[in-house]
Amino acid sequence: MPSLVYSRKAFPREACNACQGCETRRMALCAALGPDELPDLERIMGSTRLDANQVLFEEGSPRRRAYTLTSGMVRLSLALPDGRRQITGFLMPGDYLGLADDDTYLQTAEAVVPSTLCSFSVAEMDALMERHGHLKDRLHEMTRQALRQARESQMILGRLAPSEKVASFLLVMAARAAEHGLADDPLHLPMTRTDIADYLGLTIETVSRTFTKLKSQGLIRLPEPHSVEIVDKRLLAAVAGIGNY
Amino acid sequence: MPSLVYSRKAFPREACNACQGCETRRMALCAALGPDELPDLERIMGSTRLDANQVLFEEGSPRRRAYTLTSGMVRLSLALPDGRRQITGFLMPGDYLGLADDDTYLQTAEAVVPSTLCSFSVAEMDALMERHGHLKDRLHEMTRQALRQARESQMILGRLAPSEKVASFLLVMAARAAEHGLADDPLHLPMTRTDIADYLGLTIETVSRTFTKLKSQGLIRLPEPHSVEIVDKRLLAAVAGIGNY
DNA sequence: CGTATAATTGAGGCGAGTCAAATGCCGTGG
DNA sequence: CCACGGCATTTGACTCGCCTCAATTATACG
Repeated sequence: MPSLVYSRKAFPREACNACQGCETRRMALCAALGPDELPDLERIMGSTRLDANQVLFEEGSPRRRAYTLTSGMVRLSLALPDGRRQITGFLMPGDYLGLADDDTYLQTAEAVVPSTLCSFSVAEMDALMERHGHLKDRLHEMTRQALRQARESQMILGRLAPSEKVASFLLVMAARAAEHGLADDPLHLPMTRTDIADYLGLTIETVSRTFTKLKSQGLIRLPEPHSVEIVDKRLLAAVAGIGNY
Repeated sequence: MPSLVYSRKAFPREACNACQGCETRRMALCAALGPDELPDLERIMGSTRLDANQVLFEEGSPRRRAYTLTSGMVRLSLALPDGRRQITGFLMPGDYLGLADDDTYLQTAEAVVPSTLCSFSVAEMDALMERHGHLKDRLHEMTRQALRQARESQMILGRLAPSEKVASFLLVMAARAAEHGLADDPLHLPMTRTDIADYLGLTIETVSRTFTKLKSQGLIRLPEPHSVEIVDKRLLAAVAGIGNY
């Protein structure tokens, strides 16, 4: 159950403002800035640390800050009054929080594992983007990328069978881990089965049974619940019902 | 079955270049341009007419032109090798085609009913956007709006029961019709049951049965298959499982 | 009026969800 | 070091509802 403790501590800027040498910069919004422009960003930048399951912001609350995830993983979710939940995406280092939101957050953001983020006042970031057109362009491109992911997700949610959903989930996560230069053998899945279920529109039991089935078919190995070794990517893609990925 | 006949005729520019008096301009990309800037747009603008079910472009084909829908309705869809289909959205006048696509179209676009569109060469539109920053901003805002819709769709596909799906679909379509200043009583739904099913992740039989059920519950009336009168919006929202919309 | 397509309705099976229990995994505290 | 408690995961049994298959009705078009 997500902790509601808002004890996120802002720590000294020095701890994180080495944008020059920042590993995740190439994936992030700030990739649009040259070395000479980085100080402009660092000037308005803060840092945030989140414990596992800590809430960063909640659906419906006023939006004052935007974020870039620098380490860890964040889940974005929508909730229904009766408690049902849809996770719309898992964010990885470099991803931006606040692509679609306007004056209020439209989704809830929670850390999956301990995470760190750069944070910006929305007003100051808007002003900075007016001064650096490349930033605006980069944000637009990231929004387009998010839209492509959401469309793919619509297909997965609406038209794939449970095994196909889980198989494509594994392939997508593996591809994204590779993009981020993370070791993907075995693939580390930090989120819980409940998270995966709420992302794929299934129940945790169905997710668990599907993992077991894929394992018994020899397509994956499960050394531990959060580690998945993809044995046969080709066959897994066939199960996913798609040639892509 | 969608016609594959590519007989879309470009007709004289005069027929559609009265951008000044264009009804759908306020909804469209070109709302960002002042009266003095419109000629710049008209100079690179073409027109396209589509018959019902005619394909405008197909998933995977090279992308050379972008479009703004000016009348009618277009469906965007993704397909699986085995023929399964997910409709990601229904476009209404003012909507832009090509928000997320790059050098190839990622989705298939087909007319639901006879439709007209303004068309632009991607290269020329890109150039125009460099000259008019407001255009770029407007396109970004439209991309953000599309992302919000896609997120809502993820929730609907992943976590709502069939009756809830159909109920929210009706409410969303009614709200969008109202935005566009279209009469929404009775609400006209030009798309087929198959389209609705492929949009909501259901079968046509389930969609049809759900309509019948909502009718027998007195929440809607169905004077004809493509006309829906929402009798009790409050109750329908309750069925949708949500307070919003 | 006749045909083709769309929509509705019906009957039945299967599979994902529900409910329930068991197992495994950690971290805490005795 | 071990016992305990909480939580995540797995597994089992069963139900119900959506999908499948099929037939009928309605609608549009020639």
